[in-house]
Amino acid sequence: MFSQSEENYLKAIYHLSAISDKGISTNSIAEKLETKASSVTDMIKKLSEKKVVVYKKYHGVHLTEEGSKIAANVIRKHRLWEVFLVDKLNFSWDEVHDVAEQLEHIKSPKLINQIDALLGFPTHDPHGDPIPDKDGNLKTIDKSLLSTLSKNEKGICVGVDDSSSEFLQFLDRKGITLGKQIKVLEREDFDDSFSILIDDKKLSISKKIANNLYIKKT
Amino acid sequence: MFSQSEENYLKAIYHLSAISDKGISTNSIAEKLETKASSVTDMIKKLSEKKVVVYKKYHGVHLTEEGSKIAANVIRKHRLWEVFLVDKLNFSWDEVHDVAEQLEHIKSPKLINQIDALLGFPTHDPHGDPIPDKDGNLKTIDKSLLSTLSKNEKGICVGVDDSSSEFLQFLDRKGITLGKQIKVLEREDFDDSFSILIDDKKLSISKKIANNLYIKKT
DNA sequence: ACCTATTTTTAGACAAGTCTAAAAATTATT
DNA sequence: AATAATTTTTAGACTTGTCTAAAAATAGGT
Repeated sequence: MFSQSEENYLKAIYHLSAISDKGISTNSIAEKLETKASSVTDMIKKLSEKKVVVYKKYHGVHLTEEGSKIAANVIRKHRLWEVFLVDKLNFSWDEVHDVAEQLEHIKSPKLINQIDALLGFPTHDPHGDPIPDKDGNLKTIDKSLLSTLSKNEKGICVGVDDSSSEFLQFLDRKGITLGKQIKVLEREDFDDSFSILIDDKKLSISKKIANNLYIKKT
Repeated sequence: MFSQSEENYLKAIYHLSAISDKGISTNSIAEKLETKASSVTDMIKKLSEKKVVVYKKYHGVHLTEEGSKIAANVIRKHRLWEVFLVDKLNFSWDEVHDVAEQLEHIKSPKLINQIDALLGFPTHDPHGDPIPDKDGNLKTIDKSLLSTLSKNEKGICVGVDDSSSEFLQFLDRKGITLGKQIKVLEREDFDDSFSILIDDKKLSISKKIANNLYIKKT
């Protein structure tokens, strides 16, 4: 059995692994969890003894098969709860994260499977992130950051990289939601901003926004 | 903000207060929470500093107004989650307790209010216990233990005192569920057992069962 | 290859919550 | 009212998870 703290570390390492795929550094974990590097070292030792991470001093960690499964399962729960909150309890996509952070640690296989069924076995959470299946597998879809699109390319908005409530509320105000069609009208080289077409309206998008919005090209 | 542990102590004191109404003893709390008296003393000191209990050494504790509200709110959450599990997720009444023990500590007023609404503002949980309202008030209904009924009295089964899964499953096997009509056919004086009529069938009920089943007389 | 800057680990401390064993207070018994 | 039994509290220790400050290892620049 793993404590909430241990689960949070596994989850952090799992997320970091998706980007870098080599040894995950102590500092990067500390930053992600807003804690101190020394605390990370301590926890890593414990997780290593429990065989859920492989640890070589000064060279970072990576998850074992088992660690990866546990992390994926926590993420599965987090994302299913997010869908539940939005679909069944009228939460908006910018309100769900903190509550899901709590709910993801509830231990009851039946509970999460029933939630899954109640929701109709969703494949993605309200931010467009894929939901791992019971075995921890997740199918990634082919998506690109808006910032990587060229002039005249178009696609459908399928996800966000940053899911802070500030960013999500910003998108709401601009009328940008998942599923919307977006076309790049112009890329401005001097500030990397974009001019896009959404709902037949022209919109100016800063570099920062373009770096946090995922598009599935069509 | 109160920790899970603090909430559990407040809940225990709240439940014990319903029976005894004078100072709640250290030992009774320890027994309810399956912990040691020394741990209880420590926690009581902390809760006392936080002004949620009144504590006089060697003379037990009682909840303050605020402590009582916090406890009632935890119980409210526990019971609403139980209803949710049974009504929406196909849990049976003997499966909900342990999961609700976890869910009751989730901190999100919006979450629990939306759950409340989704369930249609239920007044009782699956075991017949009343659900406190948002202000911590709970209306008790007039119910009697089956063991207090006399021959030929009848009523409706409205609750259980012991909600262990063993007892609940036993009731299931006997076909005794909330809402059923029960009539006392006979009281056997030598072993305090009962002969009752339920669903037009005669059933023999031991003293122990009769002491754990609540009936609303009709 | 050496020196410096950065990262990581160690060592020691602390808070929360728990425990055991012993001391103190209360309650019950005669 | 004195003594015995029970309850409660204290004292000290342990675990988990965290921190700060210092030491050790690694990585980078010339």
